[in-house]
Amino acid sequence: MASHGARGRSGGRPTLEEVAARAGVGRGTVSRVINGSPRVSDATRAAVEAAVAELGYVPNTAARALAANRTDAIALVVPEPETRFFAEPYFSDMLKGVGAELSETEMQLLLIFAGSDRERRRLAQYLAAHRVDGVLLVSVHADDPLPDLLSQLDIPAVISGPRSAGETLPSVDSDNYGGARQAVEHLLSRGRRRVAHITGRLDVYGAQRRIDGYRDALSDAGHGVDEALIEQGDFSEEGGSRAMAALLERRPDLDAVFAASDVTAAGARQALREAGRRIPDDVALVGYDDSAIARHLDPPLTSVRQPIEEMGRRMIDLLLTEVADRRPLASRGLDRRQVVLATELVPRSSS
Amino acid sequence: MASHGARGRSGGRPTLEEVAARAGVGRGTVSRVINGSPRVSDATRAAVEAAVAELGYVPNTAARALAANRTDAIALVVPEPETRFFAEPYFSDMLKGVGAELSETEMQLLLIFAGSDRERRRLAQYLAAHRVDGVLLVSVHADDPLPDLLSQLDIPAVISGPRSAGETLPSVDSDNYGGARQAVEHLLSRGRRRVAHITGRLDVYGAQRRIDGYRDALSDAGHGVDEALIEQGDFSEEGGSRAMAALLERRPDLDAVFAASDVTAAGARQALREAGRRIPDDVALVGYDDSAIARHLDPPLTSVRQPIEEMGRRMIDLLLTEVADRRPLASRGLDRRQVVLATELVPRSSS
DNA sequence: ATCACTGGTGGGAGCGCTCCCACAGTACCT
DNA sequence: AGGTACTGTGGGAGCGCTCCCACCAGTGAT
Repeated sequence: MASHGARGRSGGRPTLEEVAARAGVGRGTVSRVINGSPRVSDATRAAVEAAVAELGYVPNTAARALAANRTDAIALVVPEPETRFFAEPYFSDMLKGVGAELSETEMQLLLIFAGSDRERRRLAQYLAAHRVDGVLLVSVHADDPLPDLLSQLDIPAVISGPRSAGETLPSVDSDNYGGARQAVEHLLSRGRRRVAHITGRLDVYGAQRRIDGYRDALSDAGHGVDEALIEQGDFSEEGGSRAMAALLERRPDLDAVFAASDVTAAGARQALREAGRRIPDDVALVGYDDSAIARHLDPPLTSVRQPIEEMGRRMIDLLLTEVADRRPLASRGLDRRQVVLATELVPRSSS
Repeated sequence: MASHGARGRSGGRPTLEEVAARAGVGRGTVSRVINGSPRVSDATRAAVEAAVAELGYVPNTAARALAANRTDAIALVVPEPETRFFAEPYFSDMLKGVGAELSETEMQLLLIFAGSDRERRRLAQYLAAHRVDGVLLVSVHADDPLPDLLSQLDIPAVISGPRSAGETLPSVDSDNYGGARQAVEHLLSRGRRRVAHITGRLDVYGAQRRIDGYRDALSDAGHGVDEALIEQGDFSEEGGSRAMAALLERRPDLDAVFAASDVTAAGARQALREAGRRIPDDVALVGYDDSAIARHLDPPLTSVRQPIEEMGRRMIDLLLTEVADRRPLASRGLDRRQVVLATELVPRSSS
């Protein structure tokens, strides 16, 4: 191609100015073509595009960022150690959705881990420098200072899972309430009557909603809610087995358990085994997340699937809208800033 | 702190100019302090640092990138689909080393997947825009056009694993030759005499080196090399079991197998089982990589560990040297541009 | 005393864009 | 004919830095 010869002539990479000269137009016009402005005649556009191709012109991102005060990059912030990121399919699925949606755009995705204090300080510095146009926040705990920092810096952010019913940040979540209902209704439909619940960490809003769903599913089916059948867990395996042991002690006649996560269910399974209960014969078990662990458990675990990839997609949609809204002369975007996606029960042999 | 008030006064974020005014010095001096130049008196430095702290000044990366023609970012390019990235511990270990080493610097790490054609085209565009100062290339095949593209664009790059003995790019590799020797010598020391080898993909240089190590270990121990004990694999599980089947057919009396990867070994194990051979009683098995699969295989697999995290570290070292070398008035860095790290045999019950 | 230097400093020029104002041209009204 | 309202276009100004040259003291050699 001509690109190399032409590029060589001027020394470095071709600039807007050079493209303009070659196309016989002004700098502003080239800029308009590059940025897809409609206010350019077809003939001019064609001439500019030809010049761009001939010179192998690629816009200088730094110059653009400086002049336009934007970076065309967004960050996916994972406030966890990398280990968890690689261990849990949640993150890779999310990343897949995010990447897919983002590849439609010119935006660049940055993956940032902020598990340690040190990494968090680095991140704060990074955000203060406004090196990204927006932030995707996954797996945020109720007391995390990150969201506040972001709004202080006026950086658009979208959160996966609201921190409370009054969440101010845009968020994308799955229907924790509905998912819990599905799980419990499923167990009831299989003839189970004493359905226990091992909760997640109570400072996670989604865990609260799952409890609500559990309660309402029982009430609406005409069963009372036995508080002694609810035991607190923390999403971990140990928490699950500890909670299960407590439940068995209190209500040895329980015949089903809805655990707030698959990992919790794995812990519960362990405790049930040790107590000599068979799954599902004596006790039916349902988890949440439909992660790899659900499929590989023995017996395979019935679980509530969240559409994580889709959640990633929607988060990007929301974030891009937020980002666009802060740009000059943007029309206000959609007002549905809290998205909730449906869950799906995946029945397996544990129930 | 005073930072917010001060920042609010001028409207946006403070600039170099404002810091200079506040400290009662010139713009150049502030720049020197920010960039750690030694040619600043202690008193001035202190004054500037105070002003920076008071105003909460954070340099504008875009302006810096534009003026200095650098980005302070490097990319880790993974020419594989994301799925493999998450599935293989190789990548997460590498990422850990890279991240650790990079956190000592101001450099930003970008993770870029280039598994599909589409992603590759996007990457090419990205590199053409010189959006990174350097590139880390992992898992590159012999015929990959990426290295050439990079040298064409004059972007520093470091490769993990040379493509041939005459590799021109700086590279960091583990001692494939030595690792293979360790494996074979281990098997010989356990009294095995008919040691087979299932190779990796022959277009991967490291696989070639492992074959060399296998041959030399046998020769040096005074055993001949029986070509019929070498069978080509491709690093995959299917390849492993196919190769194993072929070997068993040809040399039913073999008593040990050195496989070019753990995954290959898993395939070989399957074929051995199906042929009714016990591991390690009838046939000893050694893999390569010491990945998670090695620990979880039944029986646990003896394997050759590569110091992957360390490799990540060293790749960053090399790359940063390369990057620094292209900057004005840099002293030429080290000339050891091909690093080879030692491997370690991890004995388990499969041998 | 004059003449190099040398460590320390100020500030102009310029990096390559975007934004926006000015203006030419055409079209359609009064 | 003059106004008004567009569409399309050129180019100045300016984004916030780095680079580098000019300059100013002090210091020691001549």
